[in-house]
Amino acid sequence: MQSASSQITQEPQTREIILQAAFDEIHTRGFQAASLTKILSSTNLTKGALYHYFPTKLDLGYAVVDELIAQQINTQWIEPINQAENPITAFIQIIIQAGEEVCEEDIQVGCPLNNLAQEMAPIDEGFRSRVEKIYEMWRQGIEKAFVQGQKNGVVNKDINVKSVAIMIVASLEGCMGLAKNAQSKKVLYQCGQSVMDYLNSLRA
Amino acid sequence: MQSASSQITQEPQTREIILQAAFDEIHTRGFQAASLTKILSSTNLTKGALYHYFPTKLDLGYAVVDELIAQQINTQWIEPINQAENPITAFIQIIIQAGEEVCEEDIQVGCPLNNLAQEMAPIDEGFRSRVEKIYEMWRQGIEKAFVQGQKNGVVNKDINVKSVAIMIVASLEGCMGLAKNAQSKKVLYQCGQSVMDYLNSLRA
DNA sequence: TGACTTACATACCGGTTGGTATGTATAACA
DNA sequence: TGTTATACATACCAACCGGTATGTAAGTCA
Repeated sequence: MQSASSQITQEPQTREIILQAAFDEIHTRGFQAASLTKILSSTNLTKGALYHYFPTKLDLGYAVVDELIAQQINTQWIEPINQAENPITAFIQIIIQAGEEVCEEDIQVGCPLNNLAQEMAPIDEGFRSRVEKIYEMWRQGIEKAFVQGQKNGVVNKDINVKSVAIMIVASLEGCMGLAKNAQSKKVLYQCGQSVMDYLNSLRA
Repeated sequence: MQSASSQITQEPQTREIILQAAFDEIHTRGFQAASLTKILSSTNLTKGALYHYFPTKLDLGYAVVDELIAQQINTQWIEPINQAENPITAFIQIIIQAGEEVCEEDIQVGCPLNNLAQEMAPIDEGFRSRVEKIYEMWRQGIEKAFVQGQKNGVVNKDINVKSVAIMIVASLEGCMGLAKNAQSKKVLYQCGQSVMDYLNSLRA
């Protein structure tokens, strides 16, 4: 029991500390510019620990996408609308809540998924396919919720659900991207308002 | 006359060759990962030539934004709608034409402006402000055209022109970003269709 | 014609990178 | 208790980076 609890609290922590530190560094600097030395210096660990858990820098980056970013998107953007009765109302609720919780630093570093997509898609197939898997999950989550919404009579039946799902993700990522470069909450809110207007236009 | 023509054809060419090669490398690899050695190896020039025209790598990157990217955005996206009678019709025309002209490689590398925005905004103010200047020019071009469209009675007078201008740019960049990671013309077209639907919803 | 500037080429430098080889303390196990 | 595996730390390496110092051929000009 004691050895089990010490294992649970000690063994996986090191790996997760490295993973989280890598996420932070990659989030602000990008994967290619992220320095393993800097990642480790933000922890109390060394390269021995890193290469014990991850064979290469690339594998560390892949783990960040598979384990951290995928879960983040799922928790914040997909689960809430799949459980809701009206996906449009739920989506708008998520956007409003995200707008309330966002801080200046969040705006500056932008969406970690979009960052990696734009940086790595043309130069590494491993990153691209992993990011694409998350985008597909996201779009399919929206499609599923909107089809159900059409059945429930709350979503316009004339819309092309596939195109609309892509458009919603695109406009969200586009908004965050513009706000990131503008470093402006105002830009984020103005754009978010138009996204919500667009969502409202899809009601039955 | 002869010396003037040789100056025109020879002197500025070297600088522009470097600039164009830098644009290509930065476009696919990103600024930070772009190697000066690789940029030069794609030309027949050396570091002596590069550092004769550009004091640092950063200045080379700034010149790419100021001289190449700004003009590109202006020519393709801003001028056509400012000259048009109906900005919505003109905008849709641009999107259709861009869709016809785009090749697989264009999709893979994405929009150079968005690429630099997402990569450099959090880590270099010089890039961020230069990119922001272009985005502001773009948004103001759309605003101006849409206000004129409202006066002409072809654009809905109830819309918030500022928010809509941001949303249009955001959804376009978002579309290209998604298509880039999906490496899919189909995704680009599906999303583009929703953008055009959105534009049509703004008519008077 | 001689002095000076421009427009590059060549060779090199210190610093940083991802990665590795080796060492070691601790825990698990036979 | 001795052996082995785990979980790291330390020290080091070749490769590559942006940048610079120096050299040189060609033009400009007095």
